[in-house]
Amino acid sequence: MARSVATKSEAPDDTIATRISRILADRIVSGTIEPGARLRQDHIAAEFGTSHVPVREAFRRLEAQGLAISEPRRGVRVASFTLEEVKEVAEMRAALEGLALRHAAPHLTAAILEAAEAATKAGDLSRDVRSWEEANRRFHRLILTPCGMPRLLAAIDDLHAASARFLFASWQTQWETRTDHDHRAILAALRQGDVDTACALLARHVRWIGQRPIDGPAGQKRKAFVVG
Amino acid sequence: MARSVATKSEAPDDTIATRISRILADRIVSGTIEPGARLRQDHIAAEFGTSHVPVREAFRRLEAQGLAISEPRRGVRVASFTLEEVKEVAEMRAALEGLALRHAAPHLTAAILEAAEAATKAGDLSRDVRSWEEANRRFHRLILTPCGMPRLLAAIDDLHAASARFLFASWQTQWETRTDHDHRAILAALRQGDVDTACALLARHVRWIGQRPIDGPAGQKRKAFVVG
DNA sequence: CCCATTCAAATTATCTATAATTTTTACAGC
DNA sequence: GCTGTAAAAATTATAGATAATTTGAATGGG
Repeated sequence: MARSVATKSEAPDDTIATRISRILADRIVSGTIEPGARLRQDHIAAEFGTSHVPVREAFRRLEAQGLAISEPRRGVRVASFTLEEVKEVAEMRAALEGLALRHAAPHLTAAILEAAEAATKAGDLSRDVRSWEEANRRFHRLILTPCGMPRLLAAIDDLHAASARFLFASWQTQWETRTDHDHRAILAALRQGDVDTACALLARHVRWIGQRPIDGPAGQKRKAFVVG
Repeated sequence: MARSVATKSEAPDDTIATRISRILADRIVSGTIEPGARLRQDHIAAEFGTSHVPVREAFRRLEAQGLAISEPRRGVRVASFTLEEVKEVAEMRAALEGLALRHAAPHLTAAILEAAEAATKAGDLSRDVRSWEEANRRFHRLILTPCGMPRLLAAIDDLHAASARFLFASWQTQWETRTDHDHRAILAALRQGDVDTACALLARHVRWIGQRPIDGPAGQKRKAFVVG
């Protein structure tokens, strides 16, 4: 009743700690802060014009997300990732997104599939990695959210963030087309009500991450990752 | 080199915040603190003889584990769980433990399976819920740890904690025998190298949680949960 | 008698300050 | 010239203090 009619713009859970956590997460995912870099509470606190107490709380969040690693009295560092870990995240995503899709399928509407199709198109049109990643994430979120399992969706979101790190770290244009193709195949299966095929496609699509260090045309085996 | 030979007892990551987090998690899981109960930072700080700063950091951890819920300026409460959430956790466990077992299977040794068998036996012999839960967890951990996927194992651990809440909340002796039977079947499959069957058994075993509100003999449909 | 409003107590979120630990730097010895 | 030790600087972790919000209670009106 006494709640103000128009909530100020978009600050749902407003606390300095969460705000810092989100911004730092974005920087880590986008690669603005390098893996292994130290996160010094005082410096970050100074940058945000706060004390280090909320910064430390933000660190705990990042730690739980797997984006930072805290050693007891030695400080917090940006989590570094090996190919092993990329694969691990991919496997987890495959398992959980498959589960989510299976539960979401009965609740998928034509409108949702349409929106997912639109997200795929947006991915095609995007020229920079960032907007492509956004569109890709939108696609996955659209078809999975209807499962109505908040904990599962939160876990998937964290894994997406981990995946996005690799995406930003090494971008290859070909992924775009590959992902695009996979997305359309998934949508086609869903439209036909073939949930099993859709789940299998989604799982393979996601698992594709990091599975193939790209063998360039001239044997240039660049360390490259793929993110669906 | 300069590392002391015998690390003082067992304090690997020693910080007040993590210690408080662990203790609070234990209380929440065991049901010592009721779902929905408010966690007041000052009171907890006083109890542990600390300031509330580390307490707040512990809260962030609990939040990430899904054991507590924090509303911005209104405090932290113990997360309450509905049957829906029980099922959700069960499904997630089924998916992730299946994945873990698939990757662990190639590295399973006779010794490990022996130890798992022993854990099952220990479960049989335990008279109180607490020690039974401990044995059960040991079983799962033994056969899954060899997968060597730390992030996956951490996720599973958190889900185990969530499951354990329901276990402690409503204990039925019959679960014991059911779980016991499932565990042995899984071990038998693993011994025969039949990974697919083992994974399927494990998934069904885990998914069993919360799936059947027990129809008591006299139609006494007690709200009851099952935890494997 | 019930409901809304106002004031007080409690509680949260943050800041400033202090103690303890670690990393860095400088220096002496080999 | 390199290695190991010791003091200095930086940084982390916690405590104590303050401002702001929320919860609860008491009071007055319908």
